[in-house]
Amino acid sequence: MSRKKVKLELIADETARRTTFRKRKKGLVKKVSELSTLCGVNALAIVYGPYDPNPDFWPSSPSDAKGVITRFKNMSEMDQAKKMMNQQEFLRERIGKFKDKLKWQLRENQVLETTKLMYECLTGNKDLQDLSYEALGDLTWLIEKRMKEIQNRITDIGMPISTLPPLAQQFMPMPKLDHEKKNNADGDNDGQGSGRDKTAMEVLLSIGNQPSS
Amino acid sequence: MSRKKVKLELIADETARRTTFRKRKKGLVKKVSELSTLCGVNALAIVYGPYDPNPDFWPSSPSDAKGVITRFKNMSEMDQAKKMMNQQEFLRERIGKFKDKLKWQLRENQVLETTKLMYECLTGNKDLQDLSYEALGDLTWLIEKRMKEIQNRITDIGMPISTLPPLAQQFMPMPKLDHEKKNNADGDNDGQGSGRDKTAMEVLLSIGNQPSS
DNA sequence: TTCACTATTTATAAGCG
DNA sequence: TCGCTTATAAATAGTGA
Repeated sequence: MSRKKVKLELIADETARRTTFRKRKKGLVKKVSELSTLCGVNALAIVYGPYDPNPDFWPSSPSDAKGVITRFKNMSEMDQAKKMMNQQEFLRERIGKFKDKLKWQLRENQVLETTKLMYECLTGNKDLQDLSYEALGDLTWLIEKRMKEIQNRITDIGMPISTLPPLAQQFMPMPKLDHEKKNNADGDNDGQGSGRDKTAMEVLLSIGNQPSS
Repeated sequence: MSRKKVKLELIADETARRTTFRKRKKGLVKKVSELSTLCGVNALAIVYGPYDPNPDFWPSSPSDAKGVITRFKNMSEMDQAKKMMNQQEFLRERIGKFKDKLKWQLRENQVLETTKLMYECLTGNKDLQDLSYEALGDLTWLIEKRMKEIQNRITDIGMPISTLPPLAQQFMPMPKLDHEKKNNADGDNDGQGSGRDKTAMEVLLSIGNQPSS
């Protein structure tokens, strides 16, 4: 994008690729922060990778984080709005098709996942050095608990959130879901997985905006 | 950023804010796609919000998605590498502080969350129209299952992944975790949550790059 | 609201140290 | 590998249809 127009394809030269990655990563984070500020949206950006040993974060300042966290804690109040939209979608679905419903549910799910991500990253990243030792301990515990939950989901056992300590529960205001259940079918198999390169998720950006006025 | 330099603050005018959001959202998704292509990174971008009824996605084409998915399916092979790094981190932690450990665990957790997000969004969004009716049914079932899992995590009951149908399990290659457990303290309470504006996560970007050559 | 159209501001590919 | 600098490509604020 400067002396040359750059073709949209994998950059062959390893070094150049790394450099580009570093530069663009930075640019992306900046964009996220701007979008968040300008449009008053909840935003979170985490960018880490094997390329760059040190992750880039946003918000990168406690003051930036404050607004995001504050808004975030009020998320539960948003449930009604979500429900309403949910029902609207359900009506539309009557006219439409499966597709619409799936999309909506995915979106709902993504909202939840993002909720978790945000809380995890914000609590874990930013104010870490500002927390008291007790809080830090709780955080550690919380995080490990969450890890175990995931592990358990894998190995078969559920981990009740109610077992979390007070602070942890406060940090985990997981919005409730409530849409109707529907049916389904059974197992088809597409088997599309050979082995080429080992891959890791290295960059993660998460942005959320608020309904605004 | 054109006729005027734009101050980095919340855009007062609601309409202008929406417009800016829409434009910048688009730009952000484009940046993500470019980063993915140029640097050969796994990338996922989901941008949705109350502003814009319809989410923006990337990859937006099955061909784009293919590479990402393929790479993604090999993630389990990455576990060893992750473990190694994990241990490295653990060594550093001996010298360092709690902080480092928490960061690492958060990162691990983020990788997992991203895994799920990716699979959910990719499967749910792109090839939706290309799936057979059976597969579509499975997808529906899978998604609802996942929703229930989350619900259950909230209400106290765990949802075993092993109960998922074949296709679902294949789509859920949740990498295993394994880091040491640690201790900690109990409940402090910071109580910082009043109610101002109702907020929702509306945009979500997720990018992952591969170790590369 | 949503495009389309610039005038400008930004982001960056290449070079250089 | 980084950090800068510079020329050029891209993104986008303001505006009008």
